[in-house]
Amino acid sequence: MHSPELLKGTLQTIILKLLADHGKMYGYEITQKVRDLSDESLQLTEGSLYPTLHKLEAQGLLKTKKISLGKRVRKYYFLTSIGQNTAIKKVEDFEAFIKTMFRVLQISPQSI
Amino acid sequence: MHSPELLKGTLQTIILKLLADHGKMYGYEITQKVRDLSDESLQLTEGSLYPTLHKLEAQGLLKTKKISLGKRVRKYYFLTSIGQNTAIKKVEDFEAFIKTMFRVLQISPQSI
DNA sequence: GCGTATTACCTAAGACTCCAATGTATTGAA
DNA sequence: TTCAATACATTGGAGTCTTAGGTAATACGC
Repeated sequence: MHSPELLKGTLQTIILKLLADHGKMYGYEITQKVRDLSDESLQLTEGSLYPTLHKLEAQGLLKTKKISLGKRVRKYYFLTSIGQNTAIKKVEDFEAFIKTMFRVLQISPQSI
Repeated sequence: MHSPELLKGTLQTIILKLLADHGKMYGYEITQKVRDLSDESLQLTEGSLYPTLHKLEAQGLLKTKKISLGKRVRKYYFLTSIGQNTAIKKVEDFEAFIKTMFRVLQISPQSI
């Protein structure tokens, strides 16, 4: 587990990129995907996931669609076209930020 | 300028690493160093710097020494031995976090 | 000698983001 | 049938940073 405070600020980027890569996903699926891709070192809890999803929806970056599976209703989230552009932009911002941080912290990019 | 929210969680790491690399520094000097190293894309404001410095001091990671320059008193901050270990550890944590994020965001390390 | 920019210290109030805890309900496996 | 996993979500609060403000010395151009 990483120091959790580093995750701050990257949540929206992670969610948008996952949706960009995988099309529509439901909340629980997103938490599991992050868990798997990060080898369990990133823990995306529901308490932070759902408020963020709702916020992104309010901003028009994603939409939802409810699918019935027997009695259970599953809620899928997927990007709008604005959301797709934003996903790309956020990832680029993140990369630029990393480059800057490497310079400030004197980390050689080869080391990662 | 990067989206400021990415900076969250990295402040302590930046300060500790700068002090580890440059020995003793005073507050204003730290803000300028960050500004220079980041080509002005990271803005470390005093409102976040000083509270963080004081917090690190309270945790025993750094100590201070006042130097008189005429009428002006300059306050230098420098790492304790615990602080030096912590600086190394924080940078390692950051590197590990980046590796994880690259996997989650499907970013190739070569791209940076 | 005067005004302004820069150097240099710092605090306080609040915004914002995230996390822990909690709640509900369905499904599947033992 | 009971427990773990799946699946949705909210709420209260902790923590972190930003905005804005405050003080004062020094350097520089005019």
